[in-house]
Amino acid sequence: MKKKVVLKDIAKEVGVSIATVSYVLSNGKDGRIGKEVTAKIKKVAKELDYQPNLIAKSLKSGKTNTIGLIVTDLSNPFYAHIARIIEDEVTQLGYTLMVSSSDEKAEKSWNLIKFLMHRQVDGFIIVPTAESEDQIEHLKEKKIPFVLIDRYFPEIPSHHVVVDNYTSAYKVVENLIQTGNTKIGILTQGNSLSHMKERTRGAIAAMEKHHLTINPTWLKEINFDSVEEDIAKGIEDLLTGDDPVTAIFFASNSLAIPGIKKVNHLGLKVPTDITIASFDQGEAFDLYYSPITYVHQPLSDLGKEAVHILTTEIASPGSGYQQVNLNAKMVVKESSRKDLIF
Amino acid sequence: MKKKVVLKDIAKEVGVSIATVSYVLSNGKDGRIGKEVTAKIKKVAKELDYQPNLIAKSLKSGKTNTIGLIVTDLSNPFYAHIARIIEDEVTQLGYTLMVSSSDEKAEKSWNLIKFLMHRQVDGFIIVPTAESEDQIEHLKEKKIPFVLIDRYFPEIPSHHVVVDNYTSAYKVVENLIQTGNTKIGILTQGNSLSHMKERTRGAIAAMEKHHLTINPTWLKEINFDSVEEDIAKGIEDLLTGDDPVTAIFFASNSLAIPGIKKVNHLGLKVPTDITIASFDQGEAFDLYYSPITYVHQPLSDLGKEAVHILTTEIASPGSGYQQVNLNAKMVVKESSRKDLIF
DNA sequence: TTGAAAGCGCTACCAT
DNA sequence: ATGGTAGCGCTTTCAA
Repeated sequence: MKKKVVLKDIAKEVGVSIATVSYVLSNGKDGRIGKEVTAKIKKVAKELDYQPNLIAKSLKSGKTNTIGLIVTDLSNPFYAHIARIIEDEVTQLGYTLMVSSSDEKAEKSWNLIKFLMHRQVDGFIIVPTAESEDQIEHLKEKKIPFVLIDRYFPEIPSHHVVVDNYTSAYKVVENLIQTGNTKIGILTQGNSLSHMKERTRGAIAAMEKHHLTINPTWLKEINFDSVEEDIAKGIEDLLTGDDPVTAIFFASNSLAIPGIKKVNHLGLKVPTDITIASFDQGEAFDLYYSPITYVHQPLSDLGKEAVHILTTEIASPGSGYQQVNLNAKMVVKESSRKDLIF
Repeated sequence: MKKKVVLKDIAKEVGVSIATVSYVLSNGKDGRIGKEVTAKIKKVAKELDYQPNLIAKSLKSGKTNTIGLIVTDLSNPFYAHIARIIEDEVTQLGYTLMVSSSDEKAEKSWNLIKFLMHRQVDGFIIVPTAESEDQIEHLKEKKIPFVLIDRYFPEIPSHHVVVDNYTSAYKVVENLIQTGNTKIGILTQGNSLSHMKERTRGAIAAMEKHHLTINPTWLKEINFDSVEEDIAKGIEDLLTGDDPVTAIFFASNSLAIPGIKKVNHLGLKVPTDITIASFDQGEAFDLYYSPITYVHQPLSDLGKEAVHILTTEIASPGSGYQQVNLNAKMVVKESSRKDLIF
């Protein structure tokens, strides 16, 4: 196993000092070092196939050019998509991405944050979990640059990039109402988090605006740890209770997919038997026999904004918090068009 | 901005040497250092909220405890899922994952590999792109541990973990035949790669085995850069040509999703008008009105095996190549059951 | 134009 | 039981 080629090897080979080699190889602009020496160093570096050790450079500079991304679950297409966009952005800026999943668990999230801090990442992009306020505060104390996405903590000033959950939910539910529904079930998850609070608030506001009486049993909070069961039970409840609903609003894609599956199993036809709408996009939505009406989040803008804010913060820390609220687009398809039935 | 706490700070505070502090804090087993000193060092470390600098440790040890994962596209649910599994595995082993997407481009892949090598990753897990043989050879030359997944290069001995593409494709197509199809279209992509070669070979073998004449126009290779268009055109061709097919086998999920969309657009009913089967799982498959028959790849085993092989190689290099062939499971649903129609 | 040397934070060998 | 010191690979200041 031949050893790795380092600056010293080149220096020895060329017959100059390590400092000179370093200067030539890293400092783009030639000129300080003689033409011949410069050429020779570059030639030998290539011959020896010199590969710079970025770890050493990082130790010296205190910057690793890596950024940590913490999502709740990389296998969720929604977050995978965001991760991909962020990956492209940071790669273009010369950074490397370290990706991890917190599974909506504060403890996991905390471990990941500590671990990545020890690895000296230059900054974080985080989808915060419930009960992780202290972690965010900790990052602030330590002056580690970070940007929250998807959700944030209103009481903790920080950079964040989210979509206008309230308005989007409002619009979707209003759409449901306008197509003839007066009883609407709402499935949510992780209600202590800002995004869900807003979606719920928006949905309810739409119903109130249209003078609908809201039966509290129409609101179903799904537990992260028992999604399938909770959803199955929740939907059965909604449809067979004393006051059955005619429509269901899924507050996220991870609710909608198993939810629709359940609707299928019950043998219900969409939108005839039940009207459906969801937050988030998903490849399954379009393929469904009755394409699903959904809120399309601008993931590309979200990812790019987050990276932009983060890298700006890294470059010049402490110049005020950027708090971005992106508009989402409602895509109305057949699943919510009860009005189409004749 | 208060400086980061380093060993020296603790040493000064406690009144001992840096070496002692290092020893106490990193070497789990106490005993060599006095009880009191040990206790005091630990106490001060906690008070000062000491965070070890893993970069420095890496420089010293030559190990970074990071592994690089290169997939073709992290936003593809299939690869996202694999990434998630690998993430969990390596995290458990104390490693951090750096994830990147090559977009099936050898050049991108090469840049990523170089970049991650400079970052001194301890090893790679790679979904190799076409024309990237030299990159693999390069890793071998440099003695960087790596494991190929999903595909590999038969002519280059290396660790790899793949599924039995030939047999799986054979079985699915045979299923299509057994349910009454004699003319079957096959959509593939990236045919120079081992996995696609095998799938194509398997599909054709099944047809030959059943004495079907294969019309070469039934084989459509889809270009990575024009998936939508190629698929739309390919499917129209298959269905409206001189010798129209009654079934289509999609050799991957990224072919099936847009393919099924096209079938929908054409207003064709599955499985009445056209019978369908696909490689790879996808959440859309189950939700489809006529659930799709597919080859379920054991992603969990695949990811775990890859990590296991890689970490073993890192720990003790050069002890023979592990080449794993996993069995995939055929899941027969309604989309391929032409026999169900009456 | 070039190089010596210090130092980034940590570990580990060898003394004491 | 403790600590001095060298060194991982690189950059950068200051001198020559």
